[in-house]
Amino acid sequence: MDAVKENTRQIIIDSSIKLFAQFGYANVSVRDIADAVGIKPASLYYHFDNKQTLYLASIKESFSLKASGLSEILQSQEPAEIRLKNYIYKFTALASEDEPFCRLIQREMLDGDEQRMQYLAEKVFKDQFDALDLLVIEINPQCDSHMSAISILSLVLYHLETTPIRYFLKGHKKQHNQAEFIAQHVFNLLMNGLLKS
Amino acid sequence: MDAVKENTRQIIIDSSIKLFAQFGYANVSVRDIADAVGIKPASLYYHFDNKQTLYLASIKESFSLKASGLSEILQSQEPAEIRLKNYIYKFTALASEDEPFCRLIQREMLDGDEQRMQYLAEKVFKDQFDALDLLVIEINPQCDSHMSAISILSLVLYHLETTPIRYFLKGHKKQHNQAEFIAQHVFNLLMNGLLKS
DNA sequence: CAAAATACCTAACAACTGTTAGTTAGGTAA
DNA sequence: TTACCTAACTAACAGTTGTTAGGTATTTTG
Repeated sequence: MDAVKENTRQIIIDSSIKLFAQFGYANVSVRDIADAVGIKPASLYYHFDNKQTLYLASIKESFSLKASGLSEILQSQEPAEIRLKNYIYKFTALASEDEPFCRLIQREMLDGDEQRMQYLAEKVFKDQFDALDLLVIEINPQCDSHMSAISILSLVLYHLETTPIRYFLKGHKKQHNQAEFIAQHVFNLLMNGLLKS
Repeated sequence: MDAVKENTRQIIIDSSIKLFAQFGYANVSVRDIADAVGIKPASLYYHFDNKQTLYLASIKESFSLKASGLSEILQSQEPAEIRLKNYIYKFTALASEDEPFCRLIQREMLDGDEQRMQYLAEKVFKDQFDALDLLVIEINPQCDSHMSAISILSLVLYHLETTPIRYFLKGHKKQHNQAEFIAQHVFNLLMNGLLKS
């Protein structure tokens, strides 16, 4: 039955996403994935040509699921600053909910070759980045929108990525790990800089 | 002679830093390192107990070299905002010059266990982070200094880390990869937010 | 019902992994 | 000369890796 085929294939991909995100490509063996799925290693090769192909299918799957609700926010009829605020809150929430996705992106940044970077940029980030770029221009036509857009993303993502180490750094509080708190801080910083709070 | 011993050991560590930073722990074999050094794999075990130990020695070495000139800047007699500006420019320059260092930190963020996070936080980042925290408080006593300090670091590091992908994103220019340009953007954002430029 | 396709299996392969045992050449101290 | 230390070596180990060939139930199709 097709449902069964699709089902197993999907379970393999879902398991792979989690494993690759957690441990990285080289640290996950074909046997690990097979164990997680509950089949034998050789059976994976019925569904995928090889490990590399399975990995690429996994990141494509993981990345294609994103970028859903965010475009609406960026293109709504609200004033620019409200749209930015909504975007930051929503993006922070989405990113904090999907740790495997964030980790996969980090890993791709480190280990992805030029071709994969291009894929990521054009197929995953393009629409969102372009819309964010336009929004930044709307807020301040004078600024370097490319740099500003990167800055916005960096603020959100880095606070999330540094969660495990911030715990050991001065002044850490529990609330610093909450998505809403991070979003609030980032939006305030973008609006006022460091000087007001 | 001691000089010879220290020399080989140092060459091993230097080679390891580059390889581990570039490819990651699991993707670098003991034979790769030996080849890079110009000795046989077994000879590595005269200088280090095992691969893990060599890796730890490499990151300690790489991390201990930093944090030199930065403390002076943070503790100088200049006004707070000037100190922040100087710090951002210097930090951006240092980070952009030492790519292996940046990559090792990224990898540790992803794969380091709690113990290594603690080591990183307390032995590598502590002094700098605390000083930066104090500087932020000086600039604005009202703000959440922990979050703000992370934000400052995130802005600098993320612009550097995203270099390979920003190339494919809208509005990219060559100058966006230059340390001084990044520092200027970050400092301006921190002072004025997005609104002024 | 027979044939074919599906989705799994067992068993094994060659290559590579970290690591160890044992050896050797050269320098140093008694 | 003898004994020891240093810093490298050769050769091999046991385990893991990605992958393949060939077999086997179950389901679908002609």
